[in-house]
Amino acid sequence: MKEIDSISSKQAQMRKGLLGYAVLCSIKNDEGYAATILANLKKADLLVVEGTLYPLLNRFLREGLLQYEWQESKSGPPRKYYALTEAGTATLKELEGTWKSLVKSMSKLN
Amino acid sequence: MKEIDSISSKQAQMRKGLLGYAVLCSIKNDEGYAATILANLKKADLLVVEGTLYPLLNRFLREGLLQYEWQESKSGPPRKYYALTEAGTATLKELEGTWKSLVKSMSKLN
DNA sequence: AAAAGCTACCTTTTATTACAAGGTAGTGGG
DNA sequence: CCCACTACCTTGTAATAAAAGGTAGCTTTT
Repeated sequence: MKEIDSISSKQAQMRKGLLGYAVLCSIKNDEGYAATILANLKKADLLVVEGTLYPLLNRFLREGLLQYEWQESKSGPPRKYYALTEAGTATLKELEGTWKSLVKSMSKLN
Repeated sequence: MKEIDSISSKQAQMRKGLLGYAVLCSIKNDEGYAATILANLKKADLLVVEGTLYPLLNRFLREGLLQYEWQESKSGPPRKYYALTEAGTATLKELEGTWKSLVKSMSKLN
């Protein structure tokens, strides 16, 4: 009952933060702004609300995983369009591995 | 952006509470006491520590999902051996479904 | 039979997460 | 020019997990 190896600690992070993984996935496949991301997650039956998404996006920006640029809209205020940075792409790749291994872990329990 | 259907809300519960699902799985397949459960989770590469497990077990007891009986040990204090109640078995079955659907959701995101 | 040490149980404190709710501001239509 | 809508963001609250610390029974050792 002592050392915490890095794999397990990443899985711990994955347990929480599943949503973050989902958000990064969505942005990878479909760059867009907040409403787009919410729609993608909803399509996948993952319910997320604005109050959850915005803090998450801003955290990822601070961490350098995402970048954005303003784009004008034909029907309303301008939008922040998000894209993965290089670091974001790398992190996402890691998270994919972690997710797979978490699924595997759960299947070991039957 | 209004109603939260019960499926999505269960998935929200699943995101958190993944650990709870794992613990119930472990008990289903191998009734035992705290150390047994920790060992099973570790075997599946899910790291959990005592300070996380005990509150969880006690919550499940309060919720009527688990029951326990004291058993003497040859080498130390008596142990609480846990088993699923009927309600626990039913809940676990539900959680299995929710887990599968969560995995499916994640796969939809690619 | 007293001390030391282990095993087992449990609680308290702290950080993080997700959500609900509320708030600001730019844009276009009437 | 005002209203409604869209889009962004913040604040406050509840739950979760982890770290750390604490109590007590049982065995072994002396």
